[in-house]
Amino acid sequence: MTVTLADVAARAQVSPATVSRVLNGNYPVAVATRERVLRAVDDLDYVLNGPASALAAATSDLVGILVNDIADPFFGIMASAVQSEIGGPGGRAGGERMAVVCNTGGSPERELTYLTLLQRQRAAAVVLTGGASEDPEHADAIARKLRRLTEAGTRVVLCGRPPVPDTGAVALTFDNRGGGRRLTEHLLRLGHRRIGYLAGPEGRTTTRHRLEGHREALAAHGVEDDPALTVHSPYDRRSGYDATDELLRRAPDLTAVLAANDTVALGAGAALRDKGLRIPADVSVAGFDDLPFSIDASPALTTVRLPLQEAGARAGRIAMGKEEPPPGGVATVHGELMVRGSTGGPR
Amino acid sequence: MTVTLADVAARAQVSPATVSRVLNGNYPVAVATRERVLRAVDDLDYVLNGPASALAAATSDLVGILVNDIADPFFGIMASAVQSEIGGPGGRAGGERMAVVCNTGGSPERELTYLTLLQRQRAAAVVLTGGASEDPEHADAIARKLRRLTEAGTRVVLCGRPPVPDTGAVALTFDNRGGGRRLTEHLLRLGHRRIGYLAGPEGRTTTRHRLEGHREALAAHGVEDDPALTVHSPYDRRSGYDATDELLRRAPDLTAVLAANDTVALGAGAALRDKGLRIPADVSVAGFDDLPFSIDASPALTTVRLPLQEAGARAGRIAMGKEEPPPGGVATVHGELMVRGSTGGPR
DNA sequence: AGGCGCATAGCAAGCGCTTACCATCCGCAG
DNA sequence: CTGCGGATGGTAAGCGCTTGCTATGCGCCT
Repeated sequence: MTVTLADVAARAQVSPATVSRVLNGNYPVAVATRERVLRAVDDLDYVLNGPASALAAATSDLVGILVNDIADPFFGIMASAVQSEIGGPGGRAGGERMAVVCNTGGSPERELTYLTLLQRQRAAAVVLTGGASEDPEHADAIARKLRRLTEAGTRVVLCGRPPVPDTGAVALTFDNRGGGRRLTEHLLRLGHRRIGYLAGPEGRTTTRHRLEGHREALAAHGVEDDPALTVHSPYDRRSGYDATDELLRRAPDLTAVLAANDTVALGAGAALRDKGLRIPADVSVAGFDDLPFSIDASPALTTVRLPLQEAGARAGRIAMGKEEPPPGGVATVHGELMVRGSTGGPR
Repeated sequence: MTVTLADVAARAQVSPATVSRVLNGNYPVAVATRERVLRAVDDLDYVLNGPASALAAATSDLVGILVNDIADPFFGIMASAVQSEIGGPGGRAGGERMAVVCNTGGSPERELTYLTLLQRQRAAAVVLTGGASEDPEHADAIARKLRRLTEAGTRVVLCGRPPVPDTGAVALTFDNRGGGRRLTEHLLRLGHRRIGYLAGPEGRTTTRHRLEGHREALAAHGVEDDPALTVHSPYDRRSGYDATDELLRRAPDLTAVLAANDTVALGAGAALRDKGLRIPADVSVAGFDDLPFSIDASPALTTVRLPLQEAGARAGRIAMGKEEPPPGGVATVHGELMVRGSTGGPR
């Protein structure tokens, strides 16, 4: 039924060992023999049996990339960058490394399950992107799992997520707090005092850090932090729209809306416009991440640019062992404030 | 070093066979025994060896999803939908199905390599999303590969891509031609006669079909199809921007710009604005796909909405054998014209 | 001419798991 | 009290490939 190494060997009149060797190219094989084997492979349409090979060799060339939401360009951009460094098919000729992205949907259970699956496959490396859940139980489970992975020789890199101590995982953390602070400072400097904040889902590191940055800035400027001005909602456009309605209901006097992410900011902008409010004349709006579409919003979105591409690429290189991990296994990636048309002085 | 089935068996005082059976749960095992085994698994932190298991069982639960550009929400949305139907971790309790997305970058070679990799892993199913290359040689190679996959029992589903006859692959095709036609008709009805067309990269089915629809509409209305009005460029914002500059240089008298995709349309909009042209007062702009951000553009983008989510979900269900393939193995998915603020009558 | 060493190729022992088939053990019918 | 069938558990034969070690053949040195 299916063609095996032995079949190829028979047709090429050599031993299975020889076929294996020409296929892996890590052992001298005479040119004539090699060609005979290659021809046989071709004639028979032979395809290596991955599991058998991985079992015998006790290694695999799988690299897993975990993302919270694959439909969100924030993750797509990082995943793409990681993957471009993995090489993947097309990288080096023989480098049959396979980078696979796994969509956790932000669920810690799924994250854990995917890690186990990757562990089962004896993955060569795993890159976890984006913020993490803060549920202590899950955080613990994840930490344990990461430790086991690194112990088994799997390289683990966190990209855009806080370090997890004592796991051997390398972390490229985003300076979410600093970005949040700078964004709020920008609005404060423009004269805003009543700033609505769309904070993202609760219980996630990204949400908390950006919010903390926001509050730091408020405190530093002696502005009261009215709890009514903060609304939590998922990281998508629709939720941003709804949350903005809520915000407007609670505090009709706000002069600015800060969103924890560009997608949410877009939803906020739509909600404001639908209420007849002009941006930034009536209300300023700002986001976070600087996704590609943000510059095309109306008006262009003020936001914090995160070098997703660069960070992802670096994570990929570290995962491949092509680059030294940062000293201490932790590096912080900073964002840059991009002031554009969506923010201005309060009315 | 690593814990194996045998270790667990020893600790639970049963045979390896029994352990395997409780793990796979497809054979009666006394409750007491099962619990003893599970405890041992837990105590030892045992993780099944995927390759070994796949080899012995001669099956795998891998499902591959091929996308052209993972950073593009067009693909992200489909991939996410496919994956939600696969179940993935978290689907059913025991359903350790792993959906992996593979980023081909639009390169036929990579596409082929990923298919081979998936074939190596004896994937349970493969979903190919988005348009395909039209290079006859590659098309042939892909067709051959798909045939071999289906012959080996791998379910193959094409989502948003034309059918490939005689391969056993099920196709959910997008009506790109019809969408292109309706979009152009919309502009023609508004009175436009000089319509620039940003066509996407050459040699791809999506590009060609949308362009053909555009030309059909022009022909049907007796409007001359000036070659200078069509520019090819990659499917990204930057390219859309540049191509629009080129278009404006070639035909300063155009009154509308039609883009083969929303992302490109956004770039076009930016280019027009930077030239001081107002949308739609001076130039109308339209896109294709209706990605989530399109409604937030300035002004909101007229476009053709493709039910990416629904199509992806259906593809996933078919791939899982949860839904009957359409009769003949081919179904056409239609788009819906969404008229919004970015199009209006010519100046 | 004899021997040595290198370049190749083959042998065979697993890698860790699944599963067909067989062995037990027990309860209960006869 | 014997025998039989169902419920469990064990035995062992692979699954297809990799790789350490061994065997072979040949050119060339002394």
